[in-house]
Amino acid sequence: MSVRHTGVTTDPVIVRDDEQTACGVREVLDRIGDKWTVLVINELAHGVRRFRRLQRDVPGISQRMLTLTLRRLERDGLVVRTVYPTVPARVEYALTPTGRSLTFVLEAVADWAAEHRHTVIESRARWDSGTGAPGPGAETQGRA
Amino acid sequence: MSVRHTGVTTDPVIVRDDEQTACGVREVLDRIGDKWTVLVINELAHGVRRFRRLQRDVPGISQRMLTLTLRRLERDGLVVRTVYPTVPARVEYALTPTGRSLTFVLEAVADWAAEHRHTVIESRARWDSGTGAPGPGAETQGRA
DNA sequence: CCGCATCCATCACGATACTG
DNA sequence: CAGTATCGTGATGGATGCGG
Repeated sequence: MSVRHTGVTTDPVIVRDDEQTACGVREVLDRIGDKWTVLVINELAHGVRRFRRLQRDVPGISQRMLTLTLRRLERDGLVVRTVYPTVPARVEYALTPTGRSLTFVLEAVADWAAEHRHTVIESRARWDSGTGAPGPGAETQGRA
Repeated sequence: MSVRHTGVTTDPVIVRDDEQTACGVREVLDRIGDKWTVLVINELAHGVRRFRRLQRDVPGISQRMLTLTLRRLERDGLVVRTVYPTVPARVEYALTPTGRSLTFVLEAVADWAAEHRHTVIESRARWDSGTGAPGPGAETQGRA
């Protein structure tokens, strides 16, 4: 942990370890910031899934990327892989407790997205339209 | 918002919008999941910063990447850019309210990282050492 | 001091083909 | 069904040099 807030819910400030904090965040983001990881985790949050099922339910993912994503998740202990030695091999994937704990973080991200998506899209539109004049809550507080 | 938990603090399950949720998360991750964004945001969480100062305090970032990162953040309305028309131009960057709200999310990520880093590293070591026998809490619950 | 433009290395990702 | 192997490509980011 590194980002600490002042206590009031307005102005978050880091109290220590500028680099430590950011480092931990960066590590996590390097894992879940790729194109497919969160989609797979999200799907596995529904319950145990087999390979084909995952590929069907995560639209657009290739066999290769699904395999790579699952292997990385397994390596990090976020997913368990269970192989049943039946005739056509059958493999099931499930989140570990650690993996499930990540979904809470993803929920936080999802909530932020839901709350600010509109604002961000607006800002982007202003920016793209021209040298957009900043909207409310984003004034330059120029002193000089 | 899309990831919903069951109420008990053990087994998070998505209740609706499999794709909607993941979509919002993916969008955010595409913005902050890059190499420098969170580091810059983290630095700006300390207060207003000038360009050179940022480059010094975010070790390893190039002028190009700092510029690109700041422009993207400004475009999304997470950062305000204030130019003072002095002789050698002086530019200051600061987080907007929206940008500051993001630090709370980053805090959640940082907390998760702090809590699970050790577990993940262990799991990774086991995986890399060989066909690692899964540790506690990660047993295969084979049925067949 | 601030920042853009260009060139170049790397890599994530996609498509395809083949195996157990 | 559940992968592995190989190849090609677009995006990301680092280094460098120039301009306001």
